[in-house]
Amino acid sequence: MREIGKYTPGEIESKWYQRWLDAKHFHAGVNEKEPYTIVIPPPNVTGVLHMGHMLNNTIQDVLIRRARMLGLNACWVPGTDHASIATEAKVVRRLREQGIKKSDLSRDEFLKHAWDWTDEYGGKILKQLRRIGASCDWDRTAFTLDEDRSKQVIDVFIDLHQKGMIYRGLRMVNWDPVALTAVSDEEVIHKEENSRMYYMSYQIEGSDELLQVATTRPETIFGDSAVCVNPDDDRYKHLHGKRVLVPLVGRSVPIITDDYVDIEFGTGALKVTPAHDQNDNMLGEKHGLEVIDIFDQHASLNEHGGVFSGLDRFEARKRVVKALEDEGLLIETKDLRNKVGRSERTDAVIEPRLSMQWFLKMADLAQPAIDGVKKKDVTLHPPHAEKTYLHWMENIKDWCVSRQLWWGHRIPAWYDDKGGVTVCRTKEEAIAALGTTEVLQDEDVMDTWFSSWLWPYSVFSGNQEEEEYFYPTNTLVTGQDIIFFWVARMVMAGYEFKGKRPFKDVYFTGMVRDKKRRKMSKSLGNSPDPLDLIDKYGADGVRVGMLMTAPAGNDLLFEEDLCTQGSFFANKVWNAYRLVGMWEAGAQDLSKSEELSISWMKNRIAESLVQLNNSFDKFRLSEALMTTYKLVWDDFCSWYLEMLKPAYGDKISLVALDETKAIFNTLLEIMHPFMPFITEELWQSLAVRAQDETINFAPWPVKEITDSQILKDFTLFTEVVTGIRTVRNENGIAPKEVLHVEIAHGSAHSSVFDALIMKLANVGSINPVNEVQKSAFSFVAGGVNYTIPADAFVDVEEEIVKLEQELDYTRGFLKSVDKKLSNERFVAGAPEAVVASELKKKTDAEGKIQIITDRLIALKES
RNA sequence: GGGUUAUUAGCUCAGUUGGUUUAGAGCGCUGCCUUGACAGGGCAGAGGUCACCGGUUCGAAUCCAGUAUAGCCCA
Repeated sequence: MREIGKYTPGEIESKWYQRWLDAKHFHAGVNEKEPYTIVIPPPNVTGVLHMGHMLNNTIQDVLIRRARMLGLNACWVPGTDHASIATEAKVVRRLREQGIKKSDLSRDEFLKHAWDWTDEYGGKILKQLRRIGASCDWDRTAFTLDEDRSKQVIDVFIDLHQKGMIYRGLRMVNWDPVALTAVSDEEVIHKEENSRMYYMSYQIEGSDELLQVATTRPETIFGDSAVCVNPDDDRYKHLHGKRVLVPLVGRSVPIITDDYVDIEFGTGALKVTPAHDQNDNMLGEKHGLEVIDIFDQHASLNEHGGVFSGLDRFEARKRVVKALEDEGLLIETKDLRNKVGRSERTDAVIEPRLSMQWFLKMADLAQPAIDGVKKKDVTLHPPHAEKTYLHWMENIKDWCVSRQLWWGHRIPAWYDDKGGVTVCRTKEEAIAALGTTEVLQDEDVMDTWFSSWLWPYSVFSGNQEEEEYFYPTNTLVTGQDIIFFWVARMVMAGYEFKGKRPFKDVYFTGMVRDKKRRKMSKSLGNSPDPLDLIDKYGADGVRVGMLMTAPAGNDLLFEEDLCTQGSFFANKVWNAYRLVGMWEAGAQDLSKSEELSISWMKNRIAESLVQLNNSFDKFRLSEALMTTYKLVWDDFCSWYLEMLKPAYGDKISLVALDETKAIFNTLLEIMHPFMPFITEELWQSLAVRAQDETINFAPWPVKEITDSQILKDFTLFTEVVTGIRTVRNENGIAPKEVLHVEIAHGSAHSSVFDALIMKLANVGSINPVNEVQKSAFSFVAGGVNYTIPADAFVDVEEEIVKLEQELDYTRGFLKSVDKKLSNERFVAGAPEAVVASELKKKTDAEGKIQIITDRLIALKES
């Protein structure tokens, strides 16, 4: 056993991670062992590590490390995502800082800049992951936009197109006028905001009558092609079939009727702008209305805006309202809270816009993915995530897969000058297919998720042997927020392209929030930098801190104190090692107490392992960690080591020392998935290891409970020790003061643990006596009355009060037990074991009452 | 508006398909402990009518219905 100094996490962490890398411990190739595979949720290639990554990747590492110890061929595939919108936005911003506009660059020039950026900053986040101890197979690092992945993405697009599942269509999309691209429904964040409802007058054509129409978007009047009322609305029945003139524009549009309109909302008359609102578009199609697109790609008014053309939509709103006021057409304005959709990436207000896009039909893809989850071919944890998943899947809409960006996989569609279009891999094929001499490729790229949905198998680069071995993967660990974006789509892709699920289990993590339940984010400034935390508390400490409070699927309220607790735990383990290291072995035989302690500890470990394995199997990681924490801190450090600790100057028996080292060894292995660094350091120090030996591959401990009686007896023993300590504490008797314990002759007390009780509670003797002393403290444990004579300290009156309180409690308890037992239907209806346990409670309580009563009588006599 | 999940000690959460002492843990809190593993520690203790109201049952924190509050997802 090597001597160690103070605990300095930073040193041991960098040392061991480098050695693990050099020895390629984390690389997994195809072999005869059973594989256990996890693919990382690829972070944005230009991103930096945040608390969400910290949580997510710690969990993956715990799972993969335990799998490795279980003897599985553990493979954790790392990689990054090209994140079209986010990355392109960053590149555009950087170019702008250098005075370069994207519009001045050719596509190729722009992509050159983007790749430069990626090469420069890309993968930084993967380096950061090493700091937390992530045991990824770095040789397999993949990127969604690299050559291997790109080929597969293009193949899939073409394949789906050939199957008739990809089509091009004019659809109302969520237009981001800052990023200049359509975004998916999932990328729009709807939030309540303060806005206004404007009440305007529309004149009935051929009459002086005015119709009031309310809207939140007066600037869209240029696109009005009808006013709609509810057919049952009595106020407007006389207007059915008439027409109105749009204010400022003077255009005549029909009044239509549809029960879509809510009579109660606004004035009950709705202006219909089919080009700029999802619902209006639906009405427009139903009633055959004209579609007037009044905005350009920046959401500024185009030529339909008349004198306002060229104005941004919000500026236009102000000017239109002013103009309406000037003409006396604005009746009133009311404040209102309504939901506004904003782009997740740019925060711009989303403008519904008709646009030519590529879509993927989802209905057929969804069915196998629905069945797979229902059959538990794919199991979601926690289980309630299933409902969310199924609800979305069963109401799935077609997926708009094109994005008006350059950074990404360019859509393999080609156009000739006569409106012909073909989907194929190369320009040559396109020319041949279209029978022309010149074609142009589609300018758009695919949605990033269109590459990440292939991730569970695309990471194997089409290598058949590897794919067959590692796919389907075992566990996916990801945030609940991307259940639709990513998880559901991977399940669909897995069944569609591989005919197999992509993974067996999905472990959803919650969101990392601060104490006030706010999501941790850069903009709020409430998120600590995980690397700073690691510098401060050590990676093991931060890992423990994170997982301590992270039940599956629930949000995690993070505070730095948790890392403190984690690092204290590491420090505790470290010092336990130092203690054992200081012990000197003597030539004496194993003592009875040593033997008892060792036997109990081994059985206790076996008992904990049952719980622990169960928690792991159910993905209850914080529960598993807590079991480990208590086993090590409470059972091992607080009980076992204190029981075995030789008195000052004494020696421990050699056998006991060796057994203790073996126990320590086992505990380190149990802790290893949670705390990889400190356990490797201590494990290596504990014994002489072979050159290439590592705790990374130590077999996960398998221990049998050999003596379950000792576990019960031990509980009783702790009750006696605690009882004596409580007497000290409650009565101000110093720990140094030696106490003596008396028990009645013939009581149920077992003397097996006497020596240990004497050691841990500083007791001089435990004697059976014929008559216990009156001037004494007492407590009941295991049906035995323990008395502690202490003339100098005992206040008889106080003792009587305490005993009477306890008597009251016990009588109350007995009463509730008796109530059950006297109920015939309980005795007849409840399982035998339950009745038996109630009967035992009754006997125990009666025994205790007897003891206390006797004691009270004795005290009162004195 | 629709869906979904919650509500248990000061805080964060367990409570495994209704029964294991009239509810547990970690942190925090209170008191005591100054010498060699660790004060980053030790010992002990206090704290909850399990949101509310009904119902089912021999028995409910646990099952059912309703109410209130909160969160998340979707429109």
